[in-house]
Amino acid sequence: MRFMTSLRFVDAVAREKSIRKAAEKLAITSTALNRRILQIEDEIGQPLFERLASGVRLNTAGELFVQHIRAQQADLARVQSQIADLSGIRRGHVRVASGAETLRHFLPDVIARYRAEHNAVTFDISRQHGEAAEAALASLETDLALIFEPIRRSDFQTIATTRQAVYCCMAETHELARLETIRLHHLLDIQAILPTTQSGIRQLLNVGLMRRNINLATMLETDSQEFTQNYLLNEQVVGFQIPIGLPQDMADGRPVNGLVARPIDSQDVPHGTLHIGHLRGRVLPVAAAKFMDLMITALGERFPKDLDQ
Amino acid sequence: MRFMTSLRFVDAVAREKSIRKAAEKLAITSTALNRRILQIEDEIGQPLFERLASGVRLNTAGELFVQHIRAQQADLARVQSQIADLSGIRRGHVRVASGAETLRHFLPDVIARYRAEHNAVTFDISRQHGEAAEAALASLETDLALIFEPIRRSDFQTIATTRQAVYCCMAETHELARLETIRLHHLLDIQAILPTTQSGIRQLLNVGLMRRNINLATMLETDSQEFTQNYLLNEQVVGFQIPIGLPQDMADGRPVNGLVARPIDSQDVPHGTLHIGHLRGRVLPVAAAKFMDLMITALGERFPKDLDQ
DNA sequence: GTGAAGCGCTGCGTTTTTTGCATCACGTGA
DNA sequence: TCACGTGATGCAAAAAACGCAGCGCTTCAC
Repeated sequence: MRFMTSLRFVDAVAREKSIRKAAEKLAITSTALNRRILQIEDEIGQPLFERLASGVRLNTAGELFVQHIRAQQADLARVQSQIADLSGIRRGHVRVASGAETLRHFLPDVIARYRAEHNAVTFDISRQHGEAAEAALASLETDLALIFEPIRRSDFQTIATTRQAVYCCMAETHELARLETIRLHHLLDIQAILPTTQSGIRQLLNVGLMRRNINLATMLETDSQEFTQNYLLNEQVVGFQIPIGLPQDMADGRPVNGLVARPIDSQDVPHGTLHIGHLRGRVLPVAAAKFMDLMITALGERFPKDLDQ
Repeated sequence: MRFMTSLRFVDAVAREKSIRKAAEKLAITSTALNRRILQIEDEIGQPLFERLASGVRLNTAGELFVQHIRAQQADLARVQSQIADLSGIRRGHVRVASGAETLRHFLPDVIARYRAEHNAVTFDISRQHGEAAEAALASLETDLALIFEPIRRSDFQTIATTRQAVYCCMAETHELARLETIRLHHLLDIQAILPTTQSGIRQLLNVGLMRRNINLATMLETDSQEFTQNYLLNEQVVGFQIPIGLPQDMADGRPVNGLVARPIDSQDVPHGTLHIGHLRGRVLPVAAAKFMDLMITALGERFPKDLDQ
């Protein structure tokens, strides 16, 4: 897109905070890039960047302008997607930001299913906890977000939600595995792996733990689901997860690969809400909109009772 | 704005429906313009125009793309306005579409008041009846609209309204001038000048006339307020107007330049609503937003009881 | 205190892109 | 049928963008 070059360049310089560094990334010389920036500043009528000894930084005008550029790029992507769609090509690119919960089973399944029909569509999946995901939506770095508790910004538009209980995961040989439902007092003196504090699961757990004044024997804190799952096989500790992050069988109470999951009583730890949504007021590219539809369908199949649209 | 040139060119061709005509307006040769169009179509990956023997016409993809271009231009204007605003220059351009009612006194007064503070702000005032004004908002050809009855499109966002009774205007020597309030039956066999059918005033009048089955002796139909006002001095006929289209004194019942205005009883002709608003979801340029604020303030001063925000 | 390194900026010759002229092929309407 | 107006194209000139070398400046390490 030739008519976007200058704007892309400004965006790149804003990101790199340096003309020379941005020039390198863009595969041109710093002098050419410098002159493009100067020219645009001239056309705007005032500087967009502050010049520091260490590089450049956006000033207020620049912030406004770069925001415009990003919005423009996002809208162009939408238009291209729509144009491709009406010629039947079904090309496109979808960017999703999500917490770790959905990355293991849900998103891979849904994307595979989507690409089975539209294999010219490509994806960016960025793992980000709720607050960062919302910021990524706002700066148009992503199209869709899946956020498990809580929603902080009013410019997040929820399209569908599903309620999720918090589950304990453990080896099937663990002493708690024989229980159908876990109460928090069962966890007294039990070794546990906790998600990090940004995680929605952790925040729900905190609600219960604070209320009942229970201290877990937290042996480890991690934001890695893979680590947790694998570690549970090695030691008699419990981890925490929500159903969407578990294989269907495991969520149904059956053991999978030596692990089992048991729900925590909702009197102790409240259910949380998984939100699927996008930036309020944004018109999504066709591919992203259709992918969101499919996600909601898949959620409805998996959690028929708990889906709200 | 060099980086907008190609897009402006596409927009121009779309408007002119001819490359050669557009080239003339843009003061370049048709061959240069033609090649820019071809290049953009190449970058998009498919044609935006149908080639006819008589010129070109947007195809579906082109419609989408031109819509994007216009949105982009409008957003750029907004950003420029904001940037100018934060440097204290207060430059800007405001485009208003309005029915004829406000063009005589209200808009001139408000604009004069606005430019007293921000004399670097320029204006485009286009006189358009409601439906056309709403279309102009939607195609981003205008920023603000003042519409007197009715609002047809859901993408019109009303910011403030004021209720307006319909008044009869006439020479102070007219037989009806001695009445304080006009009833429709007074108008039987009275010679009248009516606004055209697109006008909100006309539509309100029709409601009353239909209900009471009264036929006016319509001597003339016009969309020109100036004509009506001037003609009333020459012959014993009545015209119709709403208070915002009258000088304050006249709306208060006092004669001005030999003319008087008398309200029609609201039992006969319902009050109408004057809407001030913009396209839903649009972020207005600073200048336009501030001008709208001032319009609403002015409305509040003039009609303190009837303003809704 | 001093020198090296990194930054944005600028003069100048070169390369790339854009433009304008002349012209073609094609459809339309008198 | 033929003149007219349309968009497209080959080619040379004009214009814009680019890369190189180097300037002035600040920062940071020694």
